[in-house]
Amino acid sequence: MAVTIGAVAKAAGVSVSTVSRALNTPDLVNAATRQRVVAAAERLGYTPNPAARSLREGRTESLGLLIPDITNPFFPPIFKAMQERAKRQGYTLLVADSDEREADELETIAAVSKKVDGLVLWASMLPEDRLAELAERMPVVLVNRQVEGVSEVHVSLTDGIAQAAEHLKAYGHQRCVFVDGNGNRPDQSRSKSIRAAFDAHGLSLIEIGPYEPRFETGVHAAPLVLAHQATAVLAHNDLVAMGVLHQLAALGAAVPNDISVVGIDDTLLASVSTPSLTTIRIDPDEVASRAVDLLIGLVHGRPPALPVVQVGSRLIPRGTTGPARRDPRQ
Amino acid sequence: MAVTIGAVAKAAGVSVSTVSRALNTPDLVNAATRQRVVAAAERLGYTPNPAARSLREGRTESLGLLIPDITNPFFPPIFKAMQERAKRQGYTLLVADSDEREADELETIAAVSKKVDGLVLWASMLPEDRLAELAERMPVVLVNRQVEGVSEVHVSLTDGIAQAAEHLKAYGHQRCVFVDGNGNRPDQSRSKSIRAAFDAHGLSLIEIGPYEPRFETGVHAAPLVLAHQATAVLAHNDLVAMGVLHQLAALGAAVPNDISVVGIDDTLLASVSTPSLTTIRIDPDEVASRAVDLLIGLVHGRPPALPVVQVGSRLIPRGTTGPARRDPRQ
DNA sequence: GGCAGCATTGCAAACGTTTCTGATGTATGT
DNA sequence: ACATACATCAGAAACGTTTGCAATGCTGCC
Repeated sequence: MAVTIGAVAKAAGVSVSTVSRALNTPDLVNAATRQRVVAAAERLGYTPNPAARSLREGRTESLGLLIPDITNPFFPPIFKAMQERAKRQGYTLLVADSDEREADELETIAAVSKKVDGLVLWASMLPEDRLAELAERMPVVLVNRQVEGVSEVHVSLTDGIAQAAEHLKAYGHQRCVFVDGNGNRPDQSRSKSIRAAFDAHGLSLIEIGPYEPRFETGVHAAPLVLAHQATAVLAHNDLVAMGVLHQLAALGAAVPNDISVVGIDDTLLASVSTPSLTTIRIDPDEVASRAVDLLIGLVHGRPPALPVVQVGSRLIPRGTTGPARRDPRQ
Repeated sequence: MAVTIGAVAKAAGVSVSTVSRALNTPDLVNAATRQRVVAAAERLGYTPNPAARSLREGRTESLGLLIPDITNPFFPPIFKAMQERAKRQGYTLLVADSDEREADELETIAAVSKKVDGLVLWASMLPEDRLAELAERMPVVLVNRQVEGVSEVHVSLTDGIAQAAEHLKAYGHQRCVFVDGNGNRPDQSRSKSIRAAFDAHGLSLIEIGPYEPRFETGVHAAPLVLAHQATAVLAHNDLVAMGVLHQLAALGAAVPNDISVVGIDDTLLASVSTPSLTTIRIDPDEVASRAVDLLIGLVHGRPPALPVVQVGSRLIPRGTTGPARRDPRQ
């Protein structure tokens, strides 16, 4: 059916091995025959069968990306950047959505792992020992998850949060609420960083939650913010912040005049909201590049220079933050 | 390195062919040996090498999905639903983002086509003849693109648009603006359906554009809406609608009191905006299921019952539509 | 009791590719 | 001129799997 290397060989009047060499290691064949082969391949529209190549080579030229939920607008830019980066290095990216469920994650890894040369696991929910075990069998890069002996890209919110605290402090805010949307996930670093940064700036911080990172969580949090007489809210992410904005409007609280709101992630939501959302940006291109490069390094047997790669963050001040109200209404 | 079928055969004391049969066609082997084989496979953690299987079988058990831009919030739910549907039937889904560029689309198809058994091409920008040619070489399902002789899933906005016209008419609107964000893409059906529906309801319709389907397009359109003395806007999609909302607020026009706004797609944006956006919903699960089932049918050599499968739409009335203002300010 | 038929299993080919091992011819150095 | 080296290519093996074919042993029927 499809045009194989044998057909090209026959068309060019050489053996299959010569065709293979002409295409893969051109220096090893005579210039004239190489041209004949290339011309024949071109004319017949030959493209190598990746299954056969994989079988022989033991490599698939594909990378896997496992994410908790592609519906979270944080991930599409990540996927896009990773795909771009992978393509540039000759790899195809295979994404899989684990739907935030540990069982699905295991199943998906099983289905995908043999089809790729390595895996990027984003915020994996698997237990440590399983991850360690997996990482011994194949190249694995973790993002936002720490396991001894496994390579990792760590996105640090420290800088962005410090800037947010500075920003709110400068605007005269004193009482802030943090809406924790981390649910029951293992990683508690977000909450800790925020506590540290706000303490450092002498801002009083009220933590509520943990809840799930959903729009409704923000809706739920809005009246609590007013009840706590706070003038600023830092939400777990942009989606939660949108819920806060929505319900503050329903409650008649003006943003940013009465309450300032800060999100995290700088997703599409933040730039299209009204008013546009002040948020903490994590550069998707950077984390994607780091993760892909690290993984490809592992695939090629190059151990990482550092066990964990850090990626920073920064505040993007927009329309939902402003001077604190001197006389909170209630 | 990895555990092969040969290792299982040795462990179970049988030949490789028996192992293969015990796992794939259990009826053909003795119950006792089958159990030995299954036990051995389980114990060694055997999973078949998909490359070898593909090579032998000529099938990859994967499907490809090509979309213009995963960053468009319309697509993540589509992807998720397709992945789910494909998984249930034993297929892996390989997504690729063509970045709205025809050149990238070609390149991506070339990179992906040999790794999958069939392709879903969403709103392809390729010329007709290339698509027809591709569809002859492998199973192809088009979405929102029509080419003679190629299977297609067509999402029809007709119902949703009719409901929107009805909705606006009932609220007393008379002059409406449609913001065309179709750019230079071939498919003009959206614009035509809208013209037809609004004419049918006796609503005067002012079309502006075509522009690109971006937030900024909505920002650009907002003052035009006011200048045209319209009381309602139908935007090309939710993203454009968000731009309209944003800029109307900046211009001091209240939504929905002064102007009503309707989006299309019912993406996450619509449900989290303030006020929440009235929009036309296309059920992602339905179109995803239809496309995947159709494609798998083609892969298995089953020709489609109908050349084109229709998927409907409906209006989701929310907070951005209301009674028309009797005395437009300007 | 012999033979047909069936259940069960092993052997070997095949899928398309890469690469190792030689073979052939030509150029080079002495 | 002869041996050596090198450039160039063909042949064949190997990757892991499925499956057609053949071999074996057993059952059951006449």
